[in-house]
This record gives sequence, C-alpha cells and structure tokens, in this order.
Amino acid sequence: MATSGGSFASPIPNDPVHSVRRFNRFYTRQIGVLQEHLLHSQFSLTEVRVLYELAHRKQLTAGELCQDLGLDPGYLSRMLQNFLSHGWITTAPSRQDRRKVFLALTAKGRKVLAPLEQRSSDEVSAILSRLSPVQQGKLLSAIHDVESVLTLSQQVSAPYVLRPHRPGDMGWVVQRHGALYWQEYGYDERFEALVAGIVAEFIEKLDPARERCWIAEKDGENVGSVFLVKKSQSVAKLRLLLVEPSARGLGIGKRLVAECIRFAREARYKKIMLWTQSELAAARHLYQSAGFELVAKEKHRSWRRKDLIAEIWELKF
Amino acid sequence: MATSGGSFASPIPNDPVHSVRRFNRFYTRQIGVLQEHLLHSQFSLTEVRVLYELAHRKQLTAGELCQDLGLDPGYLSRMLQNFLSHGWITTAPSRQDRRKVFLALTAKGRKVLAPLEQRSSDEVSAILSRLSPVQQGKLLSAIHDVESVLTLSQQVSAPYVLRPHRPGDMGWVVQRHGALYWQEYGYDERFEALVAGIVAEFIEKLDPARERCWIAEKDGENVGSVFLVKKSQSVAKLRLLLVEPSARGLGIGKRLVAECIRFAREARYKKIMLWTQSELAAARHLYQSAGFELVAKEKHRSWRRKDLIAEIWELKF
DNA sequence: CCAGATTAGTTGACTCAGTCAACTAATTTG
DNA sequence: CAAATTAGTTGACTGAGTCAACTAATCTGG
Repeated sequence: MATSGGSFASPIPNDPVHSVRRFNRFYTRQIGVLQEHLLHSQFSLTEVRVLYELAHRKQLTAGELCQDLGLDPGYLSRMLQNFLSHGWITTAPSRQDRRKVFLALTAKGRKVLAPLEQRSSDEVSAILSRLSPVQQGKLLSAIHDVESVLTLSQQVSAPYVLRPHRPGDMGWVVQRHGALYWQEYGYDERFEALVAGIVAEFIEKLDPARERCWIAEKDGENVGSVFLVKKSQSVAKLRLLLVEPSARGLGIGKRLVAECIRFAREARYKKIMLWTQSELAAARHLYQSAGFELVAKEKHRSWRRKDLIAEIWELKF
Repeated sequence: MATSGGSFASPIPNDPVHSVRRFNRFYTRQIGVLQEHLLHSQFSLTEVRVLYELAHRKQLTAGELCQDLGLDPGYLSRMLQNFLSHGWITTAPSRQDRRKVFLALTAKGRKVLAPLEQRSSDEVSAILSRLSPVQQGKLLSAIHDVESVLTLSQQVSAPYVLRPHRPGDMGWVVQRHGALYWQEYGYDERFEALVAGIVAEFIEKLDPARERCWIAEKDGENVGSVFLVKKSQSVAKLRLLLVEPSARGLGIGKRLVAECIRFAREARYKKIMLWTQSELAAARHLYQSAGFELVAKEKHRSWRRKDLIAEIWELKF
C-alpha cells in the first residue's frame, strides 16, 4: 500500500471531523492503490463493477444495475452489448415484462473476471501477510467496528427521499393533518375539512409547471408533505407543511421548505407567502431560517380553538 | 451515508481477505457519497485535490503536484492556467531553477475552496452527529487503528522501486556482489573481478534497445540488481541477479526476474539463458518458478571453492 | 568549457468514459 | 383504449485525462 505522507506519530488533532476527513483521504489512497491493477486490466473500473455484480447476483436486469451502480442507461447498454459480443454474458427476456432482460455471466465471463478477483484478493492478502497476527487482528477488528457503526447508524436513520405526489397521497395528507393537528393542537374536524378542500383544489386545478406537492418518504412510508400553489402569476403559496413526529429532527421540514423555495425560484415567482399559526413554533422557525418575514398577524377563533393568532409570512426573491 | 445492501447482522465470514475486500467496497461507497457534493461544484474532483494541496502545502511546484497526485503534466498545466486566469493561484519563478515555478493559492482561491471544505466538514459532522458519543468514540478509535496499523506496516516494509541503472550503480553492483558472495558462499575476489568485467562490458557495449540493467531501490538505497544482456540476436542472458539480505522476502527477486522476462519478450528474443551455481537455492527457485528449465550442469572449481556445480537454465518463448 | 542528455513545464491532437436526449417497444393507468 | 410511463437502445456530444512533440533551462561527462 502506498505510504501516507508525513509521520503518523505526530499528535492527533482532537477534532473528530478532522480525523474522519483525514482518514477518508488516507483510505482513498489505499483503495486507489489496490485498484491500480484494474487500470492495467482490459476493463475499466466500471466494467469490473458491473461484472462483479453479475457474478454475485441473480435475476439482474439492466435497470437494476443502473439503479444500484448509478450508471447511465445508454452507457450501460453499450457496455453490455460489448460484453455480449465477447460472450461474457447472456441475456434472457423476462416472461413477465418483455421490455426487461435478465443478465447472467457466462463461464467465459467468470473466467475473465476470475484473475481480477484473484488479483484483488492477492493484494489484500499481501497486505495482511505483512502484518503480525496481533496487528492483523487489530485491523480486522477496526474495520469491523467502522462498518458496523456506520451501517447501524444508517439503518437507524436511513435517509428519506422527497418525491412528487402520487395516487393515495392526497388522502394521506388530509388524514394525517386531521389526526396530528387534533392530537397536538386540538384543531377539530373543520380543520381537516379545510385541508381536504385545499388538496381537492390542488388536484382539480393543478398547473404542473408552477405548482407542486412534495411527499417525504422514509422506509417506504410517508412522513412529510408540503405544497406550493399559485396565488397569482407572481406570487406562490406554501401550504400544508407537515412532518410526522417520528421523523422529526432529521431535517425533513427544512428540506421540504428548501425544495419549495427552489421550485418557486425556478418558476420565476417573485414572492412566496404562507399562512400559519403563531403556536406552530417549529414551522415558524423553519420559515424564519429560510428567510421568510412576518408581515401580518390576526387573532381568530377556529376549529374549536378560541385563542389562535394567524400569521402571514413572505419570502421575496 | 448510503446504506449498504443486506443485513449487517449476517454471520461474518472468517476469511480476513474477504472481510477487507468487503470493507473496501463499503468504504468506497461512503467516500463516494461524501464526495458527491463535489460533483455538483464548479470543480472536478481532481481540481479540488489540486486546490486542496495548494491550500495545505508551501513551495509547491507543478512537478511535485504531478508526482504526488499522479497527474499528467500537460493536463495539470492547463488546469493551472485555468486557475491562474480565474485569479485563484499565483506563480513565482524559482530563483534556483528558472524552469520551475512555485505555486500558491490566492485569497480568492481560498475563498472558492472554502465552501467545499466547509461542505465536506459539514457532511462528516452530520454523520458524527447521528452517532451516540459511545458510537462516535468507537468509530474514531477504529479509524485511528486502521490508519495506524496500515501506516506503520508501510513504514516497516515501504515498497521498493525498480529503476534503470544510473552512474554509481555499476560500482555498487561489483562491490555488493563481491562482499555478499564472499560472506554467504566464500567466493573470493576473483569472483568480484568477474563481475567487474561483466559490468564493464555491459557499459562499454550497451545496446539500450536490447540490453538493460535494473536496480531495486528501497528507502533511497540500492537493494537489488539484475542485467539482461545480448548473447546473440535471438538469445538474451540474465546476469548478476542479487538481492540484499535485508530486503529479501519482499518479492524483489521475483520482480527483477519478471522485468527481465518482460523486457526480453518486448525485445523479441527467442530465449533467455542464464548461468548460476546449484547452491544458490533462492535464485534457482525463482528461475524455476518463472519457467526456466535446467539444461546443463557442470562441476567446477572457482573462486577458492572446490565443489561448485554450475548450471545453465533456459527460458524459451 | 561545451555538446549532448535530461528535466520542468507547455502545446497540439487525440481517446474514451460517461452524459444527454430522442428514440422504439412494452406495459400501466385513468 | 388512448395516453402516460417504463426498459432499454441509439445518436451525438462533452470533458477528464493521455500521449507525444515541443521550448527553455539545467546538468553531466568528456
């Protein structure tokens, strides 16, 4: 493995971020050295990754490869045709969906991959063999710790995705607004009816170029929503921001608001306005952080509540 | 960070090579995710690496950047000119060597780099903040272990390089052959004289297209040698293979022989032959492993030794 | 001391890994 | 059942990086 620059015996900074970033640079170099033999193979790194996946998974389609390896479909298509022409893979059309083909490595394909796999193993083996048993155990234990800590952390707080709305979401938005605002703030079913009217109008009059709904999804479940709707040609409205309690603290709300703002700018609105209640502290904080300004307040009695203060916030571009 | 596929709780294979390779794939994905923001910056990954080095080192030349980052000089040249035109770097010609220029990041350059550095730190910080203090400590301890084990291992067995001969090497070859063969096998100074004659003829009659000497160097010191010389148009001779005792066991001898063979093939010889003594067990094993075949043996008395058996080995292409 | 070799960096021409968009055929959806 | 969407293909292109020839400066050996 390539030697890292400078003496390792120098004092380790206490800053964990610095330590992790330095480790990342260090390990990038290790991986670079290990992969160097691939640069001298007949395959590019990406080709090796594709062959590797084909060797280790069954019933694989091109679409899945694109998804999992982050590849351009056109690029992969050409790569697979090249592999086919060399006889390294076979294709079998899916019976369920004749657009899809299942890909598999042939014996010949395994044969061309085998030396690369062997070489990769040999290089790691060489590294390990330079370590004493004690040092080797220390290394293996450490990489196991790194992997387990990070993997478990990711499982605990798996990332969420924002996606456009799809059938079923509107009902969910209405249902969850109704339930949560009742639970958390005591707003009665008239609030839920208001939400239902908002989403009905959104769907009935949707202008996709200038209006959108985002749903936050985590582990296959909806956990948040926000809408941007057109108030006028130059003014947009941000509505129905909601994050499930179980998904709070992950930055979902902030991200939903940011997406709204981004889209509104793209759509060349001059302003976003929104109507909220003074007691929705978390939401108000998000708006404030995003640059919205409070421009109006008004006391009102609604949804079986007698003490509400409505607020209007605006963000000018 | 991206979640790795499958459950981590599955039994860990006992094979250390497999574990390290899996960790390498895992960590490549982590690093890939961390670097993704760079893909959306105005800089390529390589540009960021160059800017980073300029930010953290002084008295840096283009040649040093090429050397340390493995960059093509022409490519770097254009990159640096681009940086210069944006005002991100300055150049100062060296007083000692007017071919060289010293490079430095300007305040403007630091300004464009700063958000990327900040973003990198923020991402690592986000990861760390998702960990409990206990888990964070575990991670930091583990990466420290990985880095220290591998770094110390590399310091102990820093890689060697093979390079062509340069002035001074011939004397070294003669001197070390003389000393080592006397120490290890009792060959007297007539052996050293033989070696001197071989290297003298090599230099005097060198045909660089078809003859070469390789010197193995480790930590700035010569630790091995081998020569390939022309016996006839179609036959090459491998001569003066030597590895210092302190550098044995690292595969240097194998590598020297392999380089000879590679070069001989390139030069379109049909055969390599060599003359060795039966008692040079390590060398004989290397030749055998490389495909050489023993074709002749002859007892002889030389160099104050009365019991030598000379052997002729050949490798046909 | 000087011609030839080597080095530091530049310029011209090129390769190819990967991107983007338009396409065809098949499937899904309202 | 028409329109929308999806899986994969094809055409055209970009730009990160390579290779070789170049200029100017330095080093080396005779």
